Amino acid sequence: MDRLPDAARLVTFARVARHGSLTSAARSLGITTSAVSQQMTALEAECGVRLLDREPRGAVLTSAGEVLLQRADELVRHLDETATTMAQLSGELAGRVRVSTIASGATSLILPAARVLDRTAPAVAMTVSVHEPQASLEALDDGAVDLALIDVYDHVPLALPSHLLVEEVLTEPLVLVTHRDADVPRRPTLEALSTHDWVLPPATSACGAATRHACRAAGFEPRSAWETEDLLLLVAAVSRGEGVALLPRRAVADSVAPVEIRRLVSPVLGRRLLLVARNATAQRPIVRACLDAIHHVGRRAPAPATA
Amino acid sequence: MDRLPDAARLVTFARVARHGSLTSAARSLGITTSAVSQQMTALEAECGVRLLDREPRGAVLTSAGEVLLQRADELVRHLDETATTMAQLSGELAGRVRVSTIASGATSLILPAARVLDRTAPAVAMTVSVHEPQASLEALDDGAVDLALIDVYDHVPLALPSHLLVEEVLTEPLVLVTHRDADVPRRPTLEALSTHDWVLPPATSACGAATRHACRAAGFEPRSAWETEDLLLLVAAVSRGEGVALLPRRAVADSVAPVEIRRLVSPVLGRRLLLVARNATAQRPIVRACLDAIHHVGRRAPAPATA
DNA sequence: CTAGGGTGTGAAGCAGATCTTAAGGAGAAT
DNA sequence: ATTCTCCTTAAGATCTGCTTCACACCCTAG
Repeated sequence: MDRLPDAARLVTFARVARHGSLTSAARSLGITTSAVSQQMTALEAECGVRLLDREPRGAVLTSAGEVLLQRADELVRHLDETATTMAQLSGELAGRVRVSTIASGATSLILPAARVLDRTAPAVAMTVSVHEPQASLEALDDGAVDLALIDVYDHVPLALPSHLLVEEVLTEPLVLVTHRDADVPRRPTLEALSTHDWVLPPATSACGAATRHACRAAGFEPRSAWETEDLLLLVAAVSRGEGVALLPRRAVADSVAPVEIRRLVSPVLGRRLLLVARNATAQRPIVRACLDAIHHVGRRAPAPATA
Repeated sequence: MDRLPDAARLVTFARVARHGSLTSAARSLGITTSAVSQQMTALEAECGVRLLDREPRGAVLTSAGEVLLQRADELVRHLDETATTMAQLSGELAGRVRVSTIASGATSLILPAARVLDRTAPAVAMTVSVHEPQASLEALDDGAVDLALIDVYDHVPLALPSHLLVEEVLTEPLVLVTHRDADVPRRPTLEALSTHDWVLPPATSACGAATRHACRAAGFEPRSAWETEDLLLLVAAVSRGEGVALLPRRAVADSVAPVEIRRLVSPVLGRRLLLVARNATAQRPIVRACLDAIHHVGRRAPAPATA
């Protein structure tokens, strides 16, 4: 071992390990599988040991690979932090911040925050993409994104690894959304709705899971009349009297279809909107500026009125 | 900052910082000054700040440079350790270990150790270069060498930075070397030699410094008849009766010229032979094998007889 | 069983990054 | 002034590492 090992190869290796296949890692790096394969071959030659077992479903680490992965992960973290240090050196507030957000956060928080940013840091621009929380977190880990706005529903757990910095923007209640003339008490409990038809987000979505969990806790399985992940369609269905729904307050705000919105007396349910960044990058000046702008909007956002 | 920073440039930057000039760093890296200059320009562009002030005597860090240096040094250390991890993965005992040694250690320790190594790890080869301790330590820091055998004389301090691993091989006395028929007591003290002529290594050498220090402590300044760093010449001069000398036991062993060797009754002086390696590399299997071989020789080396 | 999806490898050629060469400037030492 | 050291810059050479393309393998589905 005459020279220092090639850092780029180690970074790629860490990516391969996390993605579980050369192909997937290559996609996330924006290069060809072949390039990744060649890098791994070179790395294995450098080590004198096989690091990956090529299996039909992908590549899994050998025990030697596990050992090296530890160091490779540290290296990635260190380089990421170094990039932050470098960004702090000039302190200049200019550049692009890539943020991934849930749809309902985009309208109520990100868009207004972009306007705030135009005032406070005009040279900072946001590149926004809309994803589900899980996908946002992966994009964060891939370095494809600097910031993620996600939501977490009560009783629907979501793993947040410790290398991520999490800041709560706001908490909002889940409200009952019904047809205008629906036969629903003024101050409803969930139990009172056990016989109604429901319009549900899919069980795989956090909101759908939260609704089902709450209903079961209240002693019934919600009778599904409609199931869709399209929020507009969902509210439209409720508006036509197809059933009732349990949704975060802010998510309904944008809808055009006329519906009735009521606060549940019991149980009290909510979701939290969280800003997430890698620890290593959160202190970059332009990232910090974005975080602050979003928090600013979150703090002064008037909770929409509820009947 | 879209991608991770370029590790190679950071490594070069650390080297420049330590050497104090692009030219010197370039030499130690085996590339042109121009290449280093271009790398530093690119790194500064990446940071958006000047990292080095170019001054006529070399390059000195700006305050931003100081900040980045910290991270760059960590990076170098990490990569060095990673190289060790990689070497341990295969565990194979094969390759070249570059060792830098003082001349007197080469014959009495390194050469025999090479023979031991032929038995215990035949695929491991040593590349030996002979340097003064200070130069050896710098070669170690530059990664030009994996192992250094140096000596440290009593009362002649030598700075050993904490990132270096130090292992003592042996301690040996400084002995009085005289002409065969010299008028010297059988069991001499240093004070008794204040009126003799001396054959001295240069004051800049550790041995010369040690001799002078000891004489002054005994209350006299040694009268210098000959001054040379050439050990063979030095012993020859003593052999011809030009004066007496104080030398490490092992250093005289090789000489052909006939001399008398006496142990000083007082003061008791000695030097220690130390093996030094970077912490990050000491655990590489082949480096460890060399260390062990040298220790092995050191332990069973019969101290040469003294009259 | 073949087709089609996924995986990963490897040779060939190309492109861009990085190095060398060469020329030049600026300050310090002689 | 001359010469030395240190650094920069432009231009061209070199080389590493990427893409392309062809192929091999395994699994699953028809």
